[in-house]
Amino acid sequence: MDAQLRRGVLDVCVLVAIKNKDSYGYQIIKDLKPVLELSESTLYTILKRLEEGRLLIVRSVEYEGRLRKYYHITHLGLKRIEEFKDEWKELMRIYSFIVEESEL
Amino acid sequence: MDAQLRRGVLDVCVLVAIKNKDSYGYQIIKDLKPVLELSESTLYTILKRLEEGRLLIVRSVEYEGRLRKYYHITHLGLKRIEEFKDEWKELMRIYSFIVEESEL
DNA sequence: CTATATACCTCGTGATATGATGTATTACGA
DNA sequence: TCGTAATACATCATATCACGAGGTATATAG
Repeated sequence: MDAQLRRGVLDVCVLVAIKNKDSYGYQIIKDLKPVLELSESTLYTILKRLEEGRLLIVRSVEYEGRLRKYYHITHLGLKRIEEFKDEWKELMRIYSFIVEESEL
Repeated sequence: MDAQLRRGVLDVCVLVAIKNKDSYGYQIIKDLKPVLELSESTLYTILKRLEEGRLLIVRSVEYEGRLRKYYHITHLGLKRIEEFKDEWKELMRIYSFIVEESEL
């Protein structure tokens, strides 16, 4: 898929991946794989940005000798998901324009 | 609207704007205004990129003492529009995921 | 003992949209 | 006629971003 198109949904996909249960980097990648493949470097960049924007908070947990950083969505993160749905409506308008105009 | 989401449709909107009749920068902005606002600097950047990618070709015309650069879509440009429609299907799958997961 | 899976991280790069700014001409109202 | 808005192009600097490459470390299975 086009790189630009991807960018618009990456953040929200990650937020959705942790919405119903706290999760950690490696797990998020596995969970999202069927719907969206993303590399570790991409994910950790996104997680950091979301953390800085207070869309999620982090909690470090020791698990079988390995470090795990669990991410928990905040109300700001939830708000972002809802905003995305509104923005999608606007995007649908643009998409309709594209389809209608391109099929004249 | 979110900047990232915009990016995914900018190029294609410009292509659609010139698909049925050759057009020039200033006119494209006016034509797209109802569906998508974009500044001159943004548009000219896009036009340049599309030209470099051979998605459109340019023809300069003198009109009432002012220069006008008319843009004409190529078969590559038309192909891009069709590709976009396919990518949109994939994006819809992702959107469905977001909506379903976020409403659990 | 070696390879794979798990789990994190950083750095550099290339691509991108946008505001600010600049150059010219034409049209029009005060 | 003076100034301002509209027309029409362009460039530059900046900030943001996704991603590949590469790095560290442990547990486990073969």
